[in-house]
Amino acid sequence: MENVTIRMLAEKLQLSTATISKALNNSHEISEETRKRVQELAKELNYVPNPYASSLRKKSSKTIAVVIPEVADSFFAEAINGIEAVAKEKGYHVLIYLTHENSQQEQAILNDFQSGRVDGILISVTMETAASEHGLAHLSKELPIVFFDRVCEELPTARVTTNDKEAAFIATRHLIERGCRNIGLLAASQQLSIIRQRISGYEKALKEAGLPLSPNAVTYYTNDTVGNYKKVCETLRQHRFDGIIATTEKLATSVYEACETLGIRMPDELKVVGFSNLSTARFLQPSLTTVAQPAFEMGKTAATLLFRSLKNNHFPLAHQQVEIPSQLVIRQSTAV
Amino acid sequence: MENVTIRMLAEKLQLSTATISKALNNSHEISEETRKRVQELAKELNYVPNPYASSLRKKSSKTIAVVIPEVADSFFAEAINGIEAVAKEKGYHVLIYLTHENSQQEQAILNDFQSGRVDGILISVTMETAASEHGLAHLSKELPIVFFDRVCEELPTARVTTNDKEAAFIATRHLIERGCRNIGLLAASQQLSIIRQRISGYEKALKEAGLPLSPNAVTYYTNDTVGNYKKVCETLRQHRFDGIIATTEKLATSVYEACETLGIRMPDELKVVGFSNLSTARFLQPSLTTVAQPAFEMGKTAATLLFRSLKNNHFPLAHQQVEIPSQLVIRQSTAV
DNA sequence: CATAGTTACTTAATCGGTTAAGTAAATAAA
DNA sequence: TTTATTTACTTAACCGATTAAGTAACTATG
Repeated sequence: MENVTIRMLAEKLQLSTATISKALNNSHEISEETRKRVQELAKELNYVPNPYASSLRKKSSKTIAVVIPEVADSFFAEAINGIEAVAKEKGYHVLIYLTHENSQQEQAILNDFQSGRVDGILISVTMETAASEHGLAHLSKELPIVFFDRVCEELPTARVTTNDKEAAFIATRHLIERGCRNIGLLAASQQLSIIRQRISGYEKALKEAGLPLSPNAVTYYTNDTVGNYKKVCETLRQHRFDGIIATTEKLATSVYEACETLGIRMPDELKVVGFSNLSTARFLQPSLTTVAQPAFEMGKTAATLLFRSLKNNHFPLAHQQVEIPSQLVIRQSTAV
Repeated sequence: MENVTIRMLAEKLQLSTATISKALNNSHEISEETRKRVQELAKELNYVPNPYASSLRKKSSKTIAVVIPEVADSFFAEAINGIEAVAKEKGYHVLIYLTHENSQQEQAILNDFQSGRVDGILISVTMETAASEHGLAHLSKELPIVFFDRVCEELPTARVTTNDKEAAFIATRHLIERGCRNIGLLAASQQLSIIRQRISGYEKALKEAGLPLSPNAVTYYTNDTVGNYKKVCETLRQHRFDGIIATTEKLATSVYEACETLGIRMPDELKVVGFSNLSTARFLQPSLTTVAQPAFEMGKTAATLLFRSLKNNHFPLAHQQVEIPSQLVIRQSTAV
């Protein structure tokens, strides 16, 4: 069975393809009667317009790209959820690209977008991404781009983040209030601005409490899960921290694993706060005090900004810097 | 700056667009020298072919669709991971569609694929989906479709599942071995064949052990998280089970929540096995005995089958019924 | 009544590639 | 030497929609 095309409808109704197209798009040039006839036949034959034909002609694809490091992370999964909700509402399609924290892969993906494959981009960059080396700057002149969570601060375009600095500040202060005096921070990457923000909030809290900032209290991690785990073990063994801020979900999990291995008792010997959206945080042993990021909301907001810019070319994307607050959810991992 | 097109390359090199196209596609009709010149200029100008133009002409989009109920579920997130790995390798693009367990939304999404938007479909159907009412049967004649996990057994096309019946059998037997005599099963939906399989494995284990199959030991749930939680509470209160099989990740989590609320002690009063890919299962309180499904592998396998069929039209998709075994990971939630 | 405007269409160009068919020149075969 | 074949291109049609420009019939305006 051939696909139903506009031409087939035109032949059946003895009209031109132009008329069919206009009738389907509710053009005022077409009489009420003809429009009805066309739309009824279209429905009857289950006509679905060829998206590639219309994208080619209209130079718009009704498709956006979501570029993220991974999916198997509650934050990104929830963010996709939020993005998809808005996209569906606006009749847009969502292409997903995973960078696996590799900035070269990211680069290759972004390069493909030169082609006009997508109308806009939502991106959370890799841990390796340095804005300078990046084609992002160039691409952002051609296409609307909205950063969410892992942003490039250098680029003048929309950003949706959470209050990373303040959240880390509050989390650190919470640990201090719970008696911690030697607090370590597990940082995902030096490159990421959100991590730098979190570190800065952490440092501010230490300073305010008059606590020293010991030289190796902040440790950095990569994309290598096994390596990270080993490094967490090493860090915990060497430093004898009484408090830990884990800046990613995976690092928080690694702390549980490391404590099990090293026989460190949470929360008695070590209190932990994790930046995490794990739905199971409250059922962990001990339940995990989290900085719960508004992942769904962030995805939704980022998508909304993007669509606003797609609808209105003059929408000042570059001036959109939305910050949605996280919430510290206190549980047993920081109990006294 | 205008997008670089094949025509621009043609003008710069004083060649026809046909030559450019062939040179870029390494056609043997083009001399080595010309091909090099073309490819070098293309690289220099960062030419990226317009995917919509070539899709329109070639009637193939190098794009596949992944249709799933949700992303914020470890199983689906990992499955996407596996799918994406294969798609990236093959140079395909991945469109993600969420049905939110709503078969009408699913239907609408599938209907769109009549247009040739995608070359193939990977789908895990909603809890509501009944194969009969479904356009899937019709669509599967036009496009290669591979089911993964939540399959429609009625349709003659490829299916990738795990050994649901056997896994449930083993899980149930495990509970019996651990002393359970009154085991309940929390089922996601009557419609889903994988759930029917799991129920059947569960019943088989009961039968083999000579245990009665009490009438309301199997309870059914919907998409309503809050409603489900209430129903789990109700079920646990009424039946005084000593063992539970939770057939989805969310239901497993609900059991933890319900136990907390009702003051039921796991594993002493209630032993629990969950079908789940939660990375945190081992850190839960108590750690959760799981039927760990090979989510990544299933995604990868499903995608591989799809691409095989895309490459070779004669590949007998309908005869591909792959089963990848799950593993029972025994933890504290079923300890004696 | 002549002209302008509106209505409801059609014709044809276009988007940017791909590809069947055509061609001129060079090379090989008869 | 003539014909056939190969090489390396070009021309033009095509994919299926959208849309600028054109047109015939009818209506309104001065």
